[in-house]
Amino acid sequence: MTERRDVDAAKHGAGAAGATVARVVLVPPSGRLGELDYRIPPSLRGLRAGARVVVPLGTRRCMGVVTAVADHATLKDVRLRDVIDTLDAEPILAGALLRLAMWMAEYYLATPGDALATALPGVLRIETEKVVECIDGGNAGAHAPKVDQLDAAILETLRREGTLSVTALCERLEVETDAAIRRLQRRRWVRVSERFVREVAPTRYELSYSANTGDTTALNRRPALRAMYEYLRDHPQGRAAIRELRGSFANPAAKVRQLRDLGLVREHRREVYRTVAEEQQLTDRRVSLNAAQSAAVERIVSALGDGFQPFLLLGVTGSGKTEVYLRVIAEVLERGRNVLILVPEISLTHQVVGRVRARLIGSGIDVAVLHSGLGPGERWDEWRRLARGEARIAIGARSAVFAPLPNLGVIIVDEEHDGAYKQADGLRYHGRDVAVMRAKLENCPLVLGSATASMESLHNARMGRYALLELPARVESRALPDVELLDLRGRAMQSPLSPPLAAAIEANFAAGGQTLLFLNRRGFANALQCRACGDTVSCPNCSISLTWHQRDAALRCHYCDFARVRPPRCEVCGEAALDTWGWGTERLEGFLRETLPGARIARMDRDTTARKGSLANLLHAWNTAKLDVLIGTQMVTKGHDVAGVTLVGVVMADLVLHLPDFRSAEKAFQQLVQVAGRAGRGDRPGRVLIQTLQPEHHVLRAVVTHDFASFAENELNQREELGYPPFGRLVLMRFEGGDMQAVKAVAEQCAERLRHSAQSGARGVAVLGPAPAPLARLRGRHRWQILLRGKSGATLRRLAIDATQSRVKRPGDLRILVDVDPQSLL
DNA sequence: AGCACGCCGACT
DNA sequence: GTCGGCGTGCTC
Repeated sequence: MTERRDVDAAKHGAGAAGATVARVVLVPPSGRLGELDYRIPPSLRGLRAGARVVVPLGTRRCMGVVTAVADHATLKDVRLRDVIDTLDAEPILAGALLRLAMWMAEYYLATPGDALATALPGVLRIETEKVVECIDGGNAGAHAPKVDQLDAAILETLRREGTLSVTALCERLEVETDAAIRRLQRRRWVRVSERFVREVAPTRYELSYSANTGDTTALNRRPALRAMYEYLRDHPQGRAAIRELRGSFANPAAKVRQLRDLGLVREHRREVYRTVAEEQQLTDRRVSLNAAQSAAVERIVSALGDGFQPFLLLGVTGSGKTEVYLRVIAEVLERGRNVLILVPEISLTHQVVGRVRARLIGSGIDVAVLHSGLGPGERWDEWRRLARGEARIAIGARSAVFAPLPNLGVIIVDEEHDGAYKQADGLRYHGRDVAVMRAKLENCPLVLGSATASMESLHNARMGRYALLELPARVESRALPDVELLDLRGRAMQSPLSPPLAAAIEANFAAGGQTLLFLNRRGFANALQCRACGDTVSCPNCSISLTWHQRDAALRCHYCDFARVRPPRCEVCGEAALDTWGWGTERLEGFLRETLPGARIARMDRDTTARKGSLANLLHAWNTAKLDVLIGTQMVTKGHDVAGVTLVGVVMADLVLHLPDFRSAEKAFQQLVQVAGRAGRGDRPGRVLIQTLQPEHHVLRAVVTHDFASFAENELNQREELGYPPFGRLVLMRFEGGDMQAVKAVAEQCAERLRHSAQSGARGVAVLGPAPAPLARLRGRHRWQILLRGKSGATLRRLAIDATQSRVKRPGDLRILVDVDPQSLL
């Protein structure tokens, strides 16, 4: 803990009247500084928790957020500096959001500043830059005996250009000017100060003007002004927008300003929003509910207004979960409360937004969309529409969990199992878990929906912490697709498609159906697998597949530091048939174009959807049946609802079965069920063919029988045996730096310390590693990691804090990052 | 993270 | 003496 001045003696409350002390979190944080206290000057009385402020820190000015205010009367003998200014008349973060950010900081082992920076939209952050100007009217140094050449150039530039930022100056002169500026500052020839850049949110206004009656004699000798005045006076609407004036007058802004100064016109400012691109208009498909849907809606609705209550909505693909959401949403809105909906990724927001908007046509209730694909202006506008209550539904990806909606009635997390909810850099929060905490703080129900629930949520439901709601059948009694496994063992694979799959594709094309082909190509994570018996070489300690490292010709475990040489032949069946597989989507696309001439084929993966709009185009073509075959990676598995898909092919199921990760089976099951669920959503039934070398794998068996329950049973048993989530908790510590030996050494010291404290004070904690990270070198940096596993999350966090704060000497570029509840260990 | 401060060698 | 380089420690 940072040492504090004697301020804790004062009671910090959220709304102490006449408070004179503010507790402020710097955003972004400055080093490991936590919350600092400042005096509230009389001019800023009324400052409340949740408002942004500018505060002095040393010689700098920083932005911060007030987290609490207190009464000065209870303080004695403290010398606090004054808050310089406030940036928000009204707190920008409501109470629950502020508390949510504080919880995040504690839970994810981050600073409050980082948590607040994560929760606030980027545009609200303010950056400062250093600016230089000449003192003494630009004559400074003009008569000094000797002036360095660079100094002279700087003075010359400043004289010519006036005040300049240091970066601009460096660019202009194409040199590093830092030292020179310090020299000039010391001689009192230049002044260095700070100014804010990227001023608060780029709010856009539409300006319009109306005429006042008044004395117009001042216009007698100014015909242009008079013309404009009369134009406004006689205007049918009584006022004209600046845009309109631009059409009729030259330089209208200046003229209108002069008229305003004469008191002859009045300016009207109306804030305008940048509208988020309108979705293609979906028509509302309001359908009657089946019994299971009705029951689910009823249960959720009966919990509305009754405090925190989490539901796990477990519904097979095509079972109408969205319709359940829509009914619940309608009821919540009816009761005057607001709705937050999270989806795993941006491409899915459009679909949900479309459904919700279609349902709300005519109600006058507005939807706001929040995701990282928006520009800063759009994002800010959506934020404000929510904060002001102008939009009552927020829909978005992960970061939308911080949507500033007041008065929340329900939070819905769709596809709650999806790994995309976990932020992969910075503050590694899990959108679903933060949503659960938000619901708790907002005291409202929460619906987690999925066809293939995460083991965590399922476990919570089994323990009675979540209420379980099931939708076991598809809507309109549609059948789940017929799933078959195609055994690749013993087959010579000169083609990526076995004869049955190739034939099925051809037949489906001939019959006018659409075919979806899923191929998850992840080169670096390939397991070494026997082509004869399907066995993969796995780690003796961790019961996961070992990864083949071509470069150092070794098989390695990514959990512990186990390594071995590659066996010459399969250790199960003895065949010399150990192999990795090398078919990717691109190669498959080329192959299909040759073998299926005339078919309209497209590929959807990160390469083909990099350009903005290309994903939307691709999906539109797919939706409107302008494509016969779509080949893709994970991307194609996610909930796009296309009626014409009658065949789904999984080219190599084994690729998702053997990621070196304890969640690989769960992820594989989720992906395969999701992609299979794309088939047969329309009138015609769907068929799914899965190619594999392991047709008896329990994951694949469960996919064939659409049996989530038996998959989950199996998976939970294994997790329990190994102490992995949801039966244990994980914290991953990663060490990164340029010098491999130093990174390794620090990781080892850290592990030593962790083992020591685990033995003395925290029994039941396993310290696994250190081991090189699966991506042992990334962007020129070496990476090692330690995995902590234990029963209690709080204990693991305590150990991790202790280990990171130990004063182990470490080189400057070495960074330690901590991932609480890692979603992936890769 | 910045930024001051202070100690020390190099240059005038 | 003055300048500037870098290590250390503080910021409410």
